[in-house]
Amino acid sequence: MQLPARFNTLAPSVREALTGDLVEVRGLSRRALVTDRSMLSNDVILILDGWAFSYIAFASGARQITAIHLPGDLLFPRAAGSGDSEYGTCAVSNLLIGTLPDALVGAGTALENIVQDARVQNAAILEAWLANMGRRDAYARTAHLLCEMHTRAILAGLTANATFQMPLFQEDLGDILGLTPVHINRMMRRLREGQVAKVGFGRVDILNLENLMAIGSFDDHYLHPAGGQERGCCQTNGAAASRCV
Amino acid sequence: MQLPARFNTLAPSVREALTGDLVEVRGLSRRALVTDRSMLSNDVILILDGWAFSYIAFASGARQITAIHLPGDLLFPRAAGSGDSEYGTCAVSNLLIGTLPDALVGAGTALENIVQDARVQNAAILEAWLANMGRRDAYARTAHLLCEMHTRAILAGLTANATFQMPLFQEDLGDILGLTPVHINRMMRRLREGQVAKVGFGRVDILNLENLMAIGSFDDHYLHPAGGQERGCCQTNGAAASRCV
DNA sequence: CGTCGTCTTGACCAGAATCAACTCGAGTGG
DNA sequence: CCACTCGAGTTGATTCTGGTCAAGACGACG
Repeated sequence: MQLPARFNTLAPSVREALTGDLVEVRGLSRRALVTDRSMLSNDVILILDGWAFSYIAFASGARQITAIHLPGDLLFPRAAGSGDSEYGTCAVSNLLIGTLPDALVGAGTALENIVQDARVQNAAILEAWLANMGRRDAYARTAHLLCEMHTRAILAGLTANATFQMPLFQEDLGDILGLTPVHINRMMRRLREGQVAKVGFGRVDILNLENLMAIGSFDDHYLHPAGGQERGCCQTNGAAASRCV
Repeated sequence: MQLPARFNTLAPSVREALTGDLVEVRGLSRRALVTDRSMLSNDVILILDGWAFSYIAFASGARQITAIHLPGDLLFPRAAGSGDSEYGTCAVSNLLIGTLPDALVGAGTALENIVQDARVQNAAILEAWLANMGRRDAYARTAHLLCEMHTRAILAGLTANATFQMPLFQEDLGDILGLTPVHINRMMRRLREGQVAKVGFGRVDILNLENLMAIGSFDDHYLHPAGGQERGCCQTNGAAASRCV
C-alpha cells in the first residue's frame, strides 16, 4: 500500500498505523458516488489516489460543491441529507480510497492527531471558500481557487511546478465558486488573455503565479498547520479588526 | 455557574465536568474582541451568555463573517492570521465566556463527545452558509439566515416563539450574507412588506414562519445531531445526485 | 441644539445570469 | 469511411440582480 506523498514526513510508526488501519480499500470510477456505503458510521475516508468532491444538491437542481479532496485528504461523510438538500461525495477522476474505522481514529489512537488536524484544515478551507464567495468578485474568486488548488497539488505531491491536472468541468468550477459555467468560461478567457493561467483539457498551466496570486489576493497560510513549525503560535494582535473595537 | 439551556439534557455528571473544567470565565462588552487572549493554545471557548461572531477581515477592508455563536456554542479559535487576512471573534452583545483548557477536552475526557459534536455542527453550519451564498439569491439567502437564527435561538433556549433578540447591524448581516448593507435593507423591507418577518431594533419578529422557510428553502436538519435520535443513521440513497452517476 | 451612527430610500451603474447559437473532438453506427 | 450525435467549451446579445453613490430620516447622546 503506497500512501499519498502528504504522509511522507510522518513517523514510520504512524505511517504503519495508518496503513494497517485501512479497511475496505476500493477503487471508484469517474463520477461514482463515494458516500453511499460508508454512511452508516462515523468512519473516516482517506483519499489514496485521485480527486473527489463533496456537494450539497438542492431539490431545485442547484448544486454547491463544498469541498475538493486530493490524495492524502481525509473526508468525514455526513448522512445523506433530507428534505430538499442531498449531501454527497463523488469521484472526480478515477479514485482510490480507504476507510478508517471510527474506533481506530478516536481518542487515544495513533491517528488521533492526524484526524484532528484534518478536521481543522477542512474547516479552514471552508472558511476561506466562504470568504472567497462572499467578498470577492468572479475574477478574483477564480484566481483564488486556482492558487489554492495549485498549493494543495504541491502539498499532495502531485506536482512540483506550475502545471497540474485538474479534472474538473467548467460546470463543476461554477458549482464551487457560485457562478454559472458561462461566466467561468469568461474568467478563464480573461486569465488566458492576460497571460496569467491556461485552464483546459483537465489541466492547469500557471503562466504568471505572482500575478495570479495578486488577482486572487491569495495567502496560503490557511493551507498550512497553525503558525508554521510551532503549533498554536501566539502573537498579540494590537491592530485587530478596525470594525471591532 | 448557570450553564446555557442547550446543556439541560446532558447527564448531571457531564454538566458537572463542564462546569468544573471551565477556567477564566470572563465578561466582555459589546464589540470587544474575544480571541486575543486564548490564542496561544488549542483551548476551546464556551459561550455562556450573549452573542459573538467570527470573521475574516481582508486588508482591503472587506470582512466576511464566518460564524455566529450563541449561548452553548463552542468556538475553536484560530491563530490571528497573517498577510492580507485577519481572523478574529468579537462580541455582538455583552458576552460571558469561559475557557475549556486543551487538556480537558481531548481524548478520553468527559467532554470529548460534546466537543466533537460541536466541531461537526460548526462544519455543517459552515457548509450550509456556503451553499446559501453560492446558490441562493439575496432574498432567499436572507430568509434562510433568519430561519437558521430562529431555530438556533430556540435550541439555545433564548425563545420559545417567533420573536427573539438579534443584536446585529444590517452591516453585519451584509458581511454574513455577502451583500451590501443597502441591499440587506431592501430585503428586510421586502420581508416586512410581505408580512413575512420584521427585523429591526436588534429584534426579529417572524410573522409567517412557513412562508419564511419556503422563501429560504430552509431545512433544519443540519442544525440537529445526525439522524435525529439515532446517531449515524443509515439510509440507502438510490436517488443520489442527478449529476453524479 | 448639533452631531453621530444607523437605517432608509431613490437614481443609476455594472457584474453576472440568461438565452441562444456555434465550434470542436470523441464516439457510434450505417 | 462518413454522417450523426453528444458533451464540453466558446462566444455574443440581452436582461436583471445587486452594487454604488448620494441624500434624507430618525433616535441617542453630549
